Amino acid sequence: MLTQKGKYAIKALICLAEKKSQVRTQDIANDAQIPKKFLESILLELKRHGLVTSQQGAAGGYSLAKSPNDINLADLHRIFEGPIALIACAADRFYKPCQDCISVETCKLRLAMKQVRDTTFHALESITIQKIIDGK
Amino acid sequence: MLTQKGKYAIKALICLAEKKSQVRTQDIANDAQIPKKFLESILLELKRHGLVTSQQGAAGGYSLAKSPNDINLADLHRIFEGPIALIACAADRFYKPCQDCISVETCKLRLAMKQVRDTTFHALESITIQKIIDGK
DNA sequence: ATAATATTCTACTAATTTGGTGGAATTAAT
DNA sequence: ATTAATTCCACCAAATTAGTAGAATATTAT
Repeated sequence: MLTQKGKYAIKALICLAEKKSQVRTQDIANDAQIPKKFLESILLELKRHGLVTSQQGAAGGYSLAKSPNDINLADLHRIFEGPIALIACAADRFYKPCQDCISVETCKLRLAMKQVRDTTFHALESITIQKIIDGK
Repeated sequence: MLTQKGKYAIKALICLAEKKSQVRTQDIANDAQIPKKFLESILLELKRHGLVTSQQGAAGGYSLAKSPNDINLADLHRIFEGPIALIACAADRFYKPCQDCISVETCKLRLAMKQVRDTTFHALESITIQKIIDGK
């Protein structure tokens, strides 16, 4: 399951994509029903990852840094939820050998988990913010 | 990502499937490198869900209650990790309407998430304990 | 019977993660 | 200079995770 943070991030991006102009945090918060302070930290994280840009000061706000066609759920999952794989040794970007699997034997699990990861990854990658808005 | 509990459950089931006889908790713990006390609670949960049977007392232990061909990762995911869907309103067995999505508008998200769920579900369902052991 | 050994049950705990909040500092427009 | 916005930093309560401890119960072997 997604964390609230991850879910809020998607909703915030949908909101930003729908209004095409710059939007204030407060307006996104109202629109998408997200606690403002919490949303701030989410937008900051989206900015750090280059998905949105911001302008400070009065008349400031956030806007998308890329086309909603170029923001997909796989990227968002990695930012807010971590690895797409179910175990670390089956991950691509977050790969880590598992310390509790001593034998190669046991890591037949890895093979199976890699399949799940690949399938889930493609499903997530194929869904963009724009597709969500369009109802596909 | 899987919890340790979920990962241990899979490893314990693999262990039980490999030795075809009844196995003591202690032996599974040694084999699969799982803290014994923690493993106990996992086996109990597997028993409650009808995946293993147990015999008490001396010469007791656990054994599989079904063929390793009939235990798949989707079932295990639901037992130890909860819903397969990324948001509750896109789940099948764990369905819950989301309270923070007021408009149907916003629940275009649900449509997208349902696709991801279905894809992931089929990937998980297709993988059984036996397939993991056989390396597919 | 009783000792030994195994599962079962109840309860507790430390560490981490999640879902926030508060407030000060900074930046920019009027 | 004032106002209104983002940014930054630090904190916090509740929930979850990953176990542990110990007693109770069931079964076998002696």
